[in-house]
Amino acid sequence: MATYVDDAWTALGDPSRRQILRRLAERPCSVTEIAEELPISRPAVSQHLRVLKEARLVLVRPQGTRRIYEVDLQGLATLREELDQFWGKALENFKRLVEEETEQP
Amino acid sequence: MATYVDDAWTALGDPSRRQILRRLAERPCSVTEIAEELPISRPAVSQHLRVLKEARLVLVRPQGTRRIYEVDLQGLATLREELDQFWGKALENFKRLVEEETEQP
DNA sequence: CACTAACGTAAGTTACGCCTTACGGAATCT
DNA sequence: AGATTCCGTAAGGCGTAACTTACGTTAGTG
Repeated sequence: MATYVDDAWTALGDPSRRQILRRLAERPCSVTEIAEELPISRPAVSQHLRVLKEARLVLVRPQGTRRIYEVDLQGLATLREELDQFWGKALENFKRLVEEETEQP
Repeated sequence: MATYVDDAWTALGDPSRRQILRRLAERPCSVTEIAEELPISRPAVSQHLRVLKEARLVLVRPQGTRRIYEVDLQGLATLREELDQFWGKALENFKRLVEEETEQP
């Protein structure tokens, strides 16, 4: 089962996209603003934002001729929940394994 | 500042590595065991495990001629904390922004 | 109505990541 | 000691993701 959360993990695999998302977490801003603070061109940022948008990690809010991007809190929450669940399961299985070993050495 | 957590995000960017990690979360197992359940060769799995190990997401435990891999709970916890902090900051900044807008429309 | 600013997309190049096959080392068994 | 199993690494091929430049579109501005 491939959910859109999977796309989020793939999207966050790129350092530039992580940087962009960290930037947007501070405050929403336009494409040009982001590109000015990164060592890549503006179209490159635009492409990254498209990937992040498809992964439900950012939202767009047109404002005049500019497009203000911001973090998609809902998508981010879903990602966090998935990691939490995974963490819980890993810890649970680890404890179970330890118990089995102490019973049968 | 590039921490080893950054490597974890990069490592989890690959679908095969996410699959391997999910597999190891169920229970620790050897390289061959993992490869048998994946559509890739054993050396490929070995390379993925190396990346996961460098990212502090898995641990190795030599056992005879076999090498048992398991989830690195400590590294995974660190990753979870980072995501939690990021989530908290994003939510905080969002709230702050809403307040500023309600004050000055 | 030009003119500009901001942006998305197309086309093309390039670098890198993933995978394979081949080889060699280490531990176990007979 | 020889054979076998399990594994890591090297070398190379190959697809694709990330970037650039170029162009077209849309919304403000004088």
